[in-house]
Amino acid sequence: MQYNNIAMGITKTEHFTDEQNQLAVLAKALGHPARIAILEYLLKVNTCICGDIVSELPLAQPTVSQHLKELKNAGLIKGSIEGNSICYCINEVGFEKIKSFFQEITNHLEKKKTQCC
Amino acid sequence: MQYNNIAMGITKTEHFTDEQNQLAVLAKALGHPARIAILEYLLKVNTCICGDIVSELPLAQPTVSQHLKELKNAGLIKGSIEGNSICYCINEVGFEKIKSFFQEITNHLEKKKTQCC
DNA sequence: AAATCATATCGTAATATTGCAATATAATAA
DNA sequence: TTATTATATTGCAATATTACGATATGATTT
Repeated sequence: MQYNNIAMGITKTEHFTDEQNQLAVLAKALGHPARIAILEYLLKVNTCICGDIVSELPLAQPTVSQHLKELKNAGLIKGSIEGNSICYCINEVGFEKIKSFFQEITNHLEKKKTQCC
Repeated sequence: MQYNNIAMGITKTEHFTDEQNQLAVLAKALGHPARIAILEYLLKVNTCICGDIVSELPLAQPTVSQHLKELKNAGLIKGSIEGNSICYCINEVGFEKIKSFFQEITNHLEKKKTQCC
């Protein structure tokens, strides 16, 4: 079978709205247990350095570093240089976006209590 | 380089809690613009069949079918047979789980207003 | 029964993600 | 200056995801 004119495996982001794509990026960043664990840890300790997370999680340092990068790119955490280490913490901006999406859904669902399937 | 004893590319779910894994599954299901679009459409029309979504989205029928399957597996939508078509709608159970996760985060963040980075 | 309609599944190609060893970088300490 | 410490980047292997044509399945209609 040939798919010469179709880029397989690539998400067709251009067909969706910016908001849909943004939400998907945020959700995708949350779509890994290690990243959920990192966020939960950050919520608990408020602030920490990468090394703390490496000792907390059963993953190698490069792997943790990569997950941190993805969370940062998605806008879910922030990092600032502090001496020779980097201080990470939750970025409230990203969470506000997701939260408002779920708020809308919840509002919608509460309005129509009509059972469907 | 050799990684004979390491399953590369595979998420190490066994090292995380059930709750962390469950949340990740839900978030991952939301991590694609097409699936966001499907959910938004379902919220708008309350109930619809697969064919409606195929005409709505710029994706082929098997692709939509696959996305619907993932949303269903994650517990975000429900489907019930209705004649020779299938009626899909939002599954509130899944959304409740995600919503409570974000509620917890929001509560946490509001308590400690200490600036970190 | 045969045709039609709606959806799912299979097979496959292409890209993305996950994970870690090795290495690079950059700041601090000796 | 030379360790040492902390994090990021590179490179690569393995698995996962995305997308769709072809086809199967299963109900409805003719």
